[in-house]
Amino acid sequence: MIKVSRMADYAILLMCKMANNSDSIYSAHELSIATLLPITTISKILTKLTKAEILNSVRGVSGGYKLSRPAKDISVGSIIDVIEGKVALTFCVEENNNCDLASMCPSYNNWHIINDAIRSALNSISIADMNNPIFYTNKNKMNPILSKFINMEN
Amino acid sequence: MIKVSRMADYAILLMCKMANNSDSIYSAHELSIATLLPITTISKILTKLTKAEILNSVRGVSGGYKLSRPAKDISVGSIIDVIEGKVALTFCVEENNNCDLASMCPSYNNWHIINDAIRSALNSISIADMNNPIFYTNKNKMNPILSKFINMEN
DNA sequence: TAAATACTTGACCAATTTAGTCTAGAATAC
DNA sequence: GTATTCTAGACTAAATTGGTCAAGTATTTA
Repeated sequence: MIKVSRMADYAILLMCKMANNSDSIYSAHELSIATLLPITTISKILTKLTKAEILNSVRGVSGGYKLSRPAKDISVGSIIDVIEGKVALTFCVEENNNCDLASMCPSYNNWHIINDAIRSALNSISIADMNNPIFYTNKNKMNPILSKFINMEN
Repeated sequence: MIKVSRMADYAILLMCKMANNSDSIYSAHELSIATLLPITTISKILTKLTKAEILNSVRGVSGGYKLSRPAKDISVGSIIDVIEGKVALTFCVEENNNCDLASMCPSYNNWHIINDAIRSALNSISIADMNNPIFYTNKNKMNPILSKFINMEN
């Protein structure tokens, strides 16, 4: 099954939560209460996002985390990249892989195309979009890349 | 990591192999030699594809499998669907799921959009395409849905 | 400066998933 | 009727994943 890991799903949920008020600082404890996720799990996720400079952290009393930049400039794809590595649908498109068959495999380049398309879709959606149901209901405001896909469908 | 299972990857490889000569019949044994995959693993995959009517099977001496329709009419997406179920990036887009939070989740519809885009990308590519490196090197012959993505990237 | 708060790090474990094996059975050709 | 080939399901070993636990570091406040 093609899916994002539960950790990445949590990460996006937490980021959406924090995007609600991007000026305030959220402690792991606070987010744990809001989302019902274990605080240790949350900590791991937020530490990773901090290292990737998507979040800023503040230690000590009344510390916590906050977005390092506006929610509209943080893509769903970038969060997934941080939590579970770059999207790689097949072994042959993983970074630093050395598939012996690449040179004679007729599908090699095609897998790269498909993979890039999916990465592109995920990178085209921001946390601000994810927080906003209008993204869906109002086609005029829909992400232009995705709307092409949707139109092709019908 | 977002990826297809090894089984689905094998399935597509096997289908590509069989698409090379879509009139001839391929036994599991024969395909095992060609791909170096264990015959039992291959059998499981091909049995599933047969049940889904993507392949036809013939029992007995000189039996085997063959494509049930032209390779250009069999999409990569349909093979993945058969082997690992419909693409569902998150729990909330799985079929028959009942996420309690759906009605108040701001991301619910957005996950559906993203998911549909990925399904659409996978459905737009046929086994015939995958067998054909020109798909990549000649932009004029590139799948129209995917080429839009690629152009947006640059 | 002591105590409370909160982030950081890494070792560890239990549950699940996955890939693959093994065994037995059913259909077909010769 | 025997060899070949597909069908089916139970079983197992390995890998992955999610989550726990424990010890440490940084900061604020009284």
